[in-house]
Amino acid sequence: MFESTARHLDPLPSGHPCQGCEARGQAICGILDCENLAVFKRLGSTMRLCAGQTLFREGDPATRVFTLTRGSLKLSKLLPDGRRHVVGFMYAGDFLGISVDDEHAFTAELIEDAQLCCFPRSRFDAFLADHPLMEHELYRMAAHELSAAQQQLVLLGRKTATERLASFLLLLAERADRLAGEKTSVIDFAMSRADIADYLGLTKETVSRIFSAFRAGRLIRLRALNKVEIVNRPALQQVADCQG
Amino acid sequence: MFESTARHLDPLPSGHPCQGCEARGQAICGILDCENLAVFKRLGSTMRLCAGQTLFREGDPATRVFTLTRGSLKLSKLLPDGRRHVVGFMYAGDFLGISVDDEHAFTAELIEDAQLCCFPRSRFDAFLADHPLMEHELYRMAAHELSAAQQQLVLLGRKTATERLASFLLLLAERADRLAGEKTSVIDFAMSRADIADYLGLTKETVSRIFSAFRAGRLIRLRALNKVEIVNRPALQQVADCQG
DNA sequence: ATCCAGCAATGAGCCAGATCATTTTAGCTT
DNA sequence: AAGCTAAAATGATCTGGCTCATTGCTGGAT
Repeated sequence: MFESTARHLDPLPSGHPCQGCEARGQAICGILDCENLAVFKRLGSTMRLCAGQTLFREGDPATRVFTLTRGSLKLSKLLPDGRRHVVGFMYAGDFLGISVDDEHAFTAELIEDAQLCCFPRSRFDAFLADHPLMEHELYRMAAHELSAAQQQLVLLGRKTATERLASFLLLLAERADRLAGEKTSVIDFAMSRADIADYLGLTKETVSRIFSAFRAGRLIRLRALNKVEIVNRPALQQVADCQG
Repeated sequence: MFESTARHLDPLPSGHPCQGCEARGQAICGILDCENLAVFKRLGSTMRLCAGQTLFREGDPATRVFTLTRGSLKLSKLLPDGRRHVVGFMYAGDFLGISVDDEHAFTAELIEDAQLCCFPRSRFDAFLADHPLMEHELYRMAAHELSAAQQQLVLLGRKTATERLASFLLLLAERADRLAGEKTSVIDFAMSRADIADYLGLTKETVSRIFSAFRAGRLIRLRALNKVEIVNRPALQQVADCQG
């Protein structure tokens, strides 16, 4: 039922710069053996940021790439008249820097306190050139994101508001499943209703109303504002898949 | 003003299997020298298909990858209740097979008579493993497509019908520019109003109405049903960029 | 030239989701 | 525990784009 995310991780000797990193299993650097990993890690530095801070803005020169090792952030694009669209969320283990452009195509803002590994782009690219395995992994990741983006195109192009929110909740649930290694029913998230709306092409009012409708229909329960228990997952799945 | 698409192309000796291919300048195989190109080309075969034919369907095992060398096709996804979304169009030089999945995520249907180079996936992957330069090129392409998809997310999530169609026409115009090597004003396309609608998250009626509105506003002229002359490009650009 | 079939254009009415306004709640701080 | 603030929920109304129906084209076959 679940894709195995467990892959072979070279055990790290004590004193290794990546010791204690919980994101390695998910991140691109996870494919490196401990020696190469140490070399890689030393190309860059670690940084911590707080919820609400901006990592970079749309249009900024893209001089660095990042691996998020803790926390989460949102990627958004702004239209000249103020309309905003969230193109994605990132979580621990995600890589930020799949691009051939020298300007950032979106703004990255923290939605939780976070920790990142940060690499000068030039050094990162040079490392890639010497490590085809890593470039391959990056390609896999890009292909995966492209496929996810295409599903999101269908969601935005053809699904109703209700279907969109159901799809979104299930996406979060699947992520939680993957992390837990088993079916879960409680999902915790850091983004606001407005962020969700901007991700789903809706307004925050509509998102609120549909949360309420799902609650009324006993599909979910709100444990807290940002903590949803999925009560009837099959039904939610039916809605998301446009079969309800 | 224009990105140079001209890149160094190793000249081909007569008798080379890729002699006469007009797509090489755009395609991933364009980075190969003539010797490697010949090896590569012999991994696969050439096929011709007619407008309307289906290359593969969503869910089919993805056993082959393709380079489109002539013509154009559309990629679409179908919801269980019949709603359809076109996730993209492909033209000569485009590569079809950026994926790590073993099933096709969408249906590919020809919208013009076309010619393709077609490679068994296993052989293609093996070739990639031996040619990091080609894998790098594929990564670049994936990154580029991802960025295009993200722009499309904004279009579908936040733009009005009018802005969507303006953006679409300009996308076609930019493509025509790139091919011609200069600013052009007449664009030819093979897709129907319904295909455009399914690409932009609209109905064909709305697409028709907006074509008419653009005509009435002297932004475009219809040379034929599928041949548009862009009369006032700056104005169209303003609409597309949400400044009008 | 004329017929025909399928696409495109247009028209009338409707509705899902937006907008604008208000109330409620959760999570703080003191 | 009371008070405060920002977020969320709810309500009332409006509207852009959809739906359904009709008419108009156009390009290929006879």
